[in-house]
Amino acid sequence: MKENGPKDRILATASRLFYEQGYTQTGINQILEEAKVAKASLYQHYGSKDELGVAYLQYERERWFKLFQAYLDQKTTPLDKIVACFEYLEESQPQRNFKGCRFINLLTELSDSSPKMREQIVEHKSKLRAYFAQLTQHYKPIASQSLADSIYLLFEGAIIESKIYQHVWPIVIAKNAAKKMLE
Amino acid sequence: MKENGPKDRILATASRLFYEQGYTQTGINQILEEAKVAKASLYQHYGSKDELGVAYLQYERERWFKLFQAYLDQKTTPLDKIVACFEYLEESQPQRNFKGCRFINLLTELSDSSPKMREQIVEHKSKLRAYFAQLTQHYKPIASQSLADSIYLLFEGAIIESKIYQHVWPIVIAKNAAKKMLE
DNA sequence: CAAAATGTAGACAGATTTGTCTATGTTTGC
DNA sequence: GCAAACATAGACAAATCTGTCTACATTTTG
Repeated sequence: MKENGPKDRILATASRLFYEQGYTQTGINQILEEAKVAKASLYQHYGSKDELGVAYLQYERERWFKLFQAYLDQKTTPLDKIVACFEYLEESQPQRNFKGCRFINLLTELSDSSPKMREQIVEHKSKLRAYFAQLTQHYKPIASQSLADSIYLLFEGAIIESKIYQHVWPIVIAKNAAKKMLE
Repeated sequence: MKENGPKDRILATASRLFYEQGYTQTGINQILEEAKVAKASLYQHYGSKDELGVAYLQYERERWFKLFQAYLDQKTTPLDKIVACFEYLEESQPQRNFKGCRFINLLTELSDSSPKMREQIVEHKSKLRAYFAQLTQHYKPIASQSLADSIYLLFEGAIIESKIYQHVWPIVIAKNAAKKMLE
């Protein structure tokens, strides 16, 4: 993200704070201070905190898949790509202090409010699930949907549990379990 | 929980609301109104909202394992017991409107604050992990720790994903994946 | 019975929060 | 070069929130 105008500075700052501190724990005023932007500018570009949340999710969805695919593109074989999904977590989660998945974090924080944000999150995860199906299909064309979903579940479980234990072991376990499933 | 004195009514009401609405989204005053208890009573028995949160977690930890083990006790063979873990989710999650795991929900809400509550949650999950190790060991004495952990990860992933999709399919997928791992 | 403990009801302080509004300054495009 | 659009700074409203405190009622206990 190029930090040009106030609009981008707001999104970049909100994105960082929403992940580090949580959405509800982050106040509008803190975003304004750290982004060095006036309050009117925020409500000019994004109408409310909720809409800023939606913009945040849209931005991060795109960013997430870009980074993820870029990492996978380093690998050539389909099997290596699937394994690399977990290696991506092994690298990224410690860097992020095991804060887990921003999308799941937000979903949990919201409980029932904000259907727009919920929609973004469910769409994102649906897309990830489909991506695992595609990767698995590419490795083994006759593979079942349930095999891909099992790996997807291990992937998601690994993120959550590495957050709980503040450690990579769940990711390593999940990686090896996925490998075995694909044998 | 017997709903006798104010102390118990507070905990019972808080427990329900913390799960349904979330911890931060539930105000002290709402608990007092619904429990029909005066504010002074709450601060008499529990010193603060944070300590009420800790009491809530302690109470629910015990309750969770009791219900879980009672369900598993219906099964006789070790394999049936492991499969029943997932069947328990198939029954409980739809009943709870797919609100997911209260412990993980709270962990995510808290972000970094309240180390006491975090401790309760991590202890609870560690105990669950150990329980899966025990079940797996009982089924196959030479089984590795990583097999048990893999099933644990599927279990945890299933809870989260059934919350995202508001559906049981992740639980069914996880159950079948676990079965296959144990073959 | 009387005293101590416990519970009720709710006002209040103090700190937050989101969102609006006024007033002023700075770019930018025609 | 001037007007329109954009940005700043921050006061303010209105609605939270947790926690304290006063005043009174009820229950328990010696």
